[in-house]
Amino acid sequence: MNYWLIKSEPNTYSFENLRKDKKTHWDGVRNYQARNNMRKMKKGEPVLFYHSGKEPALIGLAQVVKEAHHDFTATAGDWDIVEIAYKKSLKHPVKLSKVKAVQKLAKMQLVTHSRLSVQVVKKSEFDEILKISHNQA
DNA sequence: GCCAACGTTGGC
DNA sequence: GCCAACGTTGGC
Repeated sequence: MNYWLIKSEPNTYSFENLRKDKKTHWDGVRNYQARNNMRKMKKGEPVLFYHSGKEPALIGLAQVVKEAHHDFTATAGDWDIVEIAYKKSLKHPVKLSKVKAVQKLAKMQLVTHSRLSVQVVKKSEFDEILKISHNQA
C-alpha cells in the first residue's frame, strides 16, 4: 500500500473542483518522475491533495479509482493519466510552513523535491499529516 | 556526451 | 515581482 501526494494550482484545478466533479482524470503530467509515480498507483490508494501558489497547503484527501493508462491529451511521447476521486476535506489544511516545521515531515519530497507534482508519501508521514490536520485549532 | 541557454514551477 | 531549482533543448 502506497500513499501519494498530488499538487495543483487552485486556479487551474482546485480541490473544490474535485469535490464538485466527484472524480477527474489527472492529465497533462509531462515529467518522467511524476509519470513513473502515477504508474505505481493502485486502485484504492489514498492521495493527499496539495494546493500550490498563494496559500501552499495540503487541503484534502482523494483516492485512486483508475490506474495509469494512456493520456489521450498527449500528442507526442509516452504519457499516462490516472483517475482520482474526491474523498474528503482535511479537517484543517496543513500549510507548507507547518510541514517544514514538523521534524517528522521535513524529509518529505514536498520539502526536498518541491517541484515534483506527483510524490510518494510514507505511511508515517501520511498519518502524521492527518493527525496534525485533526488536532489543529 | 557535455554544457549553456532557456522555460517552467513554485515559494517567498 | 523576484529568484532558486530543476528539466529540457540544441549546438558543438
